[in-house]
Amino acid sequence: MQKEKKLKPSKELPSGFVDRQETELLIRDFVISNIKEVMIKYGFQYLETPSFEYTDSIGKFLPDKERPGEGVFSFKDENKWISLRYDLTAPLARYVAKNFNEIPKPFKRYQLGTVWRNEKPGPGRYREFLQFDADFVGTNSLQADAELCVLISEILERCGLDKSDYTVKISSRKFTNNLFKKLNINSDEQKTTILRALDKIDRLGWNEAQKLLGEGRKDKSGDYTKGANLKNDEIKIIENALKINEPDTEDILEIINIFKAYNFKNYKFDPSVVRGLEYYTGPIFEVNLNFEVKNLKGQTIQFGSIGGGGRYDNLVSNFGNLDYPATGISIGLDRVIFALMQKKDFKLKATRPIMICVFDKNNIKKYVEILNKLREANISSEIYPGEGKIKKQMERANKIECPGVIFYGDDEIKKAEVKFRNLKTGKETSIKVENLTNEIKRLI
RNA sequence: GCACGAGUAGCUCAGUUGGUUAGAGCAGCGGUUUGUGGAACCGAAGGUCGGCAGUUCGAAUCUGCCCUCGUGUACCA
Repeated sequence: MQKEKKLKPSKELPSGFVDRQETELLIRDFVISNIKEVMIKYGFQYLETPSFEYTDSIGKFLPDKERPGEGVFSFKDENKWISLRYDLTAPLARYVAKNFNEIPKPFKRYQLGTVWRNEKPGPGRYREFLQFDADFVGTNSLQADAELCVLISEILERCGLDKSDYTVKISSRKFTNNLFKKLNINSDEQKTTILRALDKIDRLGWNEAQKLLGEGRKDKSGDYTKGANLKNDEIKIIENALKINEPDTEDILEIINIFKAYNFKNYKFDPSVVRGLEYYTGPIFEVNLNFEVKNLKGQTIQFGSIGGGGRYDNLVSNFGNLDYPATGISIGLDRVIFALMQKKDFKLKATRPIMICVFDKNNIKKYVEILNKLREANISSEIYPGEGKIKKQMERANKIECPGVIFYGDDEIKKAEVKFRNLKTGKETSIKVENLTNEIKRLI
């Protein structure tokens, strides 16, 4: 008889997906609670939309392909393609269009949620991650744009970052549009290539980035990227345009003016900020960290921005509601958390239970009596989930860092008292059952 | 997608120019201690050496292809 091959299920995770452990989750909870407090303070409504949307509602993906929309997770549901959302902005536009008559105008909402992207994972970049979005819908006022920058700063600082740790960069589509006019560039393809090159100045430096404006660039791995084929004098014009310290577009000037009213200073005008080419129409923002971020192996990695946004005046009108302007900002919470864990020594400790040792499983009733007293007093507690040697039980309690254990064996039961051992100090105290909770609270 | 690097026990890694039954530390399990953790000691267990094919008398080691992970780069709503 043939030996059957054991087909063990894989214990590996799909590429780009990760388990998240308690230390990270505690920081996440902390960040989220800060976000909620700030958003309430700034007067935003809380919204949640589903993970799935009809594919054509959240993107321009064509359903005639085998699998629509490279980059998103999609499947066919009763002959209609649906996709896991890849951001929170597209669902917002859909929500606004759908509930157009009911929502207050302008509409301010914030949303926290997981988003999915079917693309190659990178450092600090997964295929499933948590995003936070705050948007103003239905207003042209640049006060909204300005306030988004102010609010994001307040959130980051509440989470423990200093002003020197991050910068909010601002720019405007209008700046690059003016530049294109000046250079007499009309080809969309060329515009896109130029914008992408500008976007890389930060990371590559001007010398490398300008190769992308010209013929092209070979990176250190040997990969070649075609450039925008601008002439040297045209590149020079761009170089000079980028050098200006003072913004020359009205929208940015106005935003900066509003910043002054808010006494907000931690911004920088940076015309090389580009962001999403598809839909931003006016001012754009990007939040960057000013410190190095390392991966688990201790290597410094290209971390990129932790968030950004801008004005997208066409998104809602795509659904047929005409002329509905919007502006928003989003941050990648996992990235913020990853960076925060390196920057700050968080003292967020998980709560661990007091553990009642099991001497004899026939005494379960006795143990539960003690357990109930503790739990009624809202003291985290448990009965050792199993049976076996006390040594084993102690080892586990030690490993999960219980504050203490309770011994309630035959001797103690007879005397109507428990023996409490503080696991940090090793000190043991006998406590009358009737004084149990007060004494325990005192001893931990 | 392209490039470079890496895959050996649950984890971190060693493994000489190809040579018998592939090692260590930690973790886990059992014991020294049948009611007391963190330490020590003893013992047993744990591996298709990422996969497939090839070269060879012989492959963890050499070659090819594939997979996965990491980093860079491209794309990024």
